[in-house]
Parts: sequence; C-alpha cells; structure tokens
Amino acid sequence: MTKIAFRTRIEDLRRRELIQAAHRVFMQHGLGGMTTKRICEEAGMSAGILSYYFKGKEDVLFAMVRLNNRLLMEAVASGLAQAKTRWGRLQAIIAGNFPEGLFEPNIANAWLSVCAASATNARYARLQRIFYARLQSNLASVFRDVLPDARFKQIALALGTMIDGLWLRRATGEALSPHDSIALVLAVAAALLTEAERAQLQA
Amino acid sequence: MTKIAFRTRIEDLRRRELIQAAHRVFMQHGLGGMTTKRICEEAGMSAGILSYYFKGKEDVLFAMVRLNNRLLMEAVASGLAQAKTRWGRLQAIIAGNFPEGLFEPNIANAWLSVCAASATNARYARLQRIFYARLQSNLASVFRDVLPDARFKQIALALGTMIDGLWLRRATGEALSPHDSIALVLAVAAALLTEAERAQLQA
DNA sequence: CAAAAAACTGAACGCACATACAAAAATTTA
DNA sequence: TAAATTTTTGTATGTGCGTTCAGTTTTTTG
Repeated sequence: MTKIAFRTRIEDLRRRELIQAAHRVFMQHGLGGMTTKRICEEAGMSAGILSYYFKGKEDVLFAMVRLNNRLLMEAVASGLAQAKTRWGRLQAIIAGNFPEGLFEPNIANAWLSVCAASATNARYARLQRIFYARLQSNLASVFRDVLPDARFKQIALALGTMIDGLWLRRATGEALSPHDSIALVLAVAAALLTEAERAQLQA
Repeated sequence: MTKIAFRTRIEDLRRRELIQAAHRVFMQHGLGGMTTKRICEEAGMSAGILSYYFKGKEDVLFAMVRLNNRLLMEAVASGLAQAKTRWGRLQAIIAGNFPEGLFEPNIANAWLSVCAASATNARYARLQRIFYARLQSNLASVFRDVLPDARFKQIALALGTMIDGLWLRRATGEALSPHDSIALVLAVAAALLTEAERAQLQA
C-alpha cells in the first residue's frame, strides 16, 4: 500500500510536469510547434517518456487544455461566491473572465488555437461546449426571474460575444488591460438595461 | 507579345485555380490538414505543380487569405457607397461584416485559424492589421465630428469586438444567422448612444 | 544485500510531408 | 513540319515527426 501510494504520487507528479512543460512549449511555439521532443526537453526528460505516462501527444494536449479551462472557471466561481446582489454577481462573472495575469496575448492565442481546432477535434469541441454552458448558466443565475427569457438571451449573447471578442483581440497583441476590458463589458451591460431593470438587479 | 499575353493568362488562371483549390481543402481539412498533395489533387493537377507557380506552400496560403480578406472588405465598401445618413453608414458597415453566404462555420473557422497563426506569422499579422485598420477607419467615418474622441473609441471597440466574437462563435457552429447577428450589433450600438446622438447620426 | 519491480533512456522505425528535378507532353514559333 | 519553348508530370530526396522498445538505471521489496 505504501508502494501504491508512492507510485501514484510519482505518476501524478510526472504527468503534471509534462502538462506544464507542454503549456510552456505551447505558449512559445504555438499549437503547430508543439512537438513531443520539445515537450520532453522542456520537462527535462528524454524523448520516450511521454508515451510512458500518456497514451500519446494528443492526450497531453487535451489534459493541458482541460487544466486551463478549469483554472478560468474556478476564477469565476470564487468571485461569484462572494457577490451579494445580482449586479454584483454580474460584475464577478465579467471580472472572472479577465483574470489578472491570465488575460495575456500568448494565453489568448492558445485559447484561440483550441477554438479553431475544435472544428476537427471532438474532444476539444466538448470542452468548449462545457465552458460556454457554464458561462451561460452563470449569466442565467443573474437574470433569472428578473428579465423575460428572450431579453435575457439577447443580453447574455451580447456580453458573451464581447468577452470572446476581447480575448480574440488580445491574442493579436492589442493593448487591452483586464481593467479596461471589464469596464467596457460592464458599460455595455448597463447600457442594455433600463433604469428599472438595473435597480432590480442591485436589490 | 502574343506569347507574353497568353502566358500571363495561363499563369493567372493556374494560380487562381490553385488558390481556390487551397481554399476548398482549407474548408474541409483545416489549416493543419492542408497538404500540397491535397491542394494539387483538388485542383486536378499533379503534385509538383505547386512549386512551379508558387514559391512554396506558404505562398499559396497567403494568397488565399488575402483574397478572402479582399472579398469581405469589398462587401463593406459596396454597402457603404450607397448609404446616405451616418446611421445608414453604420448599418452598412455592420451588415457588410456578416455577408450572406460567407458568415458560415467553416469560413469562420478558417478566419480563426489565421488569427491564431498571426502570432507566429508576420505576413498574416500584417494582413490582420490592415483589416482592422480598415474597420476602424470605416467606423470613424460614421462618428467623426459627432462624438468626442474617447467616446468614439469606446463605441468602436465595443462594436468591433462584438463582431469578432460573433464570428468566433459561428466558428464553433453556433446557429447565428447573418440577420440576427446584424440586429444584435445594431441593438447594442443604439443602446450605447443617447437619443440626441442618435438623432444627430440620422440627420 | 540480492531480487524484483518501477522509472527512465535514447536509438531506431515508419510515416507524412514539402520540395526538387529530370523527363515527358503540350504548345508556340519560324 | 521541325525546332524551341512552355507547361505538366511523377518520382526521388531529405526532413521532421510520433511512437516503439530493448536495454539501463533507480527504487522498492523481502
């Protein structure tokens, strides 16, 4: 049992190291430049190690994307937990989608590559769907019982696409701070609501 | 001279055929699945022909992207020419960014791939910059002399990122019609302006 | 401290690819 | 039509990749 425990620890450690190495290589060389050799080198191991801990290169990529998605979703969740009013929840959702230190050109580009690859990769597509469903569900929790369904959907789509668009532009290196991005989306959110609706959300 | 004329015609024809073939392969197999062999097959020619008419594979790709960009920009330009009021120009710009028959998942995905590749490909990045500069300049022609500079920039950014975001979502297969997309962006544009400002734009 | 198991190495293999190129076919020229 | 030129072909070449695996080192077991 000691043996099992230790073996598991080492396995998890190596997997994590490889995933993080893959992430660094991804950031520096893009999706196309991610070779097994580079990943193993970056992790300080030899070329064959990847097949020992993963089924193949595709497996490492998927694990990497899943990890990143989890980090982003957790950032939103932690902010949401503290919010008191519906408007506060909206602020938390928006702010959580532009985390300090994560809203950077290389990370945005990585996300973009995965979006593009989703068209031909079912596993990526599934991750993407989960991610969007979570965002939609979070937004729904803000507007449910306050706005009619059609109106809620329009606003959610407008805010969601703006968030995506801001990430896309960040990927091209445009100088958008998390602060400015959050302010912009919030300003649009405010503009889309009537005064009465806004008051209701702040109650 | 007859010789030169004919030679040029054949050359241009072959280049166009190859570019269109490349475009079809791109749509079907993605950026990663675009091989010279597939392109030449699709064009009904043999494997070596690509090197004869282009410097290499990269050259065909670039020509393809440039052609697509030109088509989109022309769609906007033709709409702009007919508009009378400033608000009409805004409508034309937005509508021109969601052309019927072009706002499709596979085309959106193609554009996304190029955006992602821009990070490591200087030529793509340059095309992207030109494209955005044109959009910005078009928008500026709507708001110049009507809105203060800071306000114009905020609105242009909001609308631009929404357009990008809608294309991105279209790439993931989301069922967004050109009509709904245009309506959404216009609704946001209207919401962002005061009544007085709107009246000014419609004059 | 052996014996056994786990962790790791790095060379080797097969495959897919972009490109080069000599030869062939088609077309133009004189 | 014969020579010259352009156009096209299909194979050959070299490169880089992911994966495999026999063997080596390290760690655990008894």
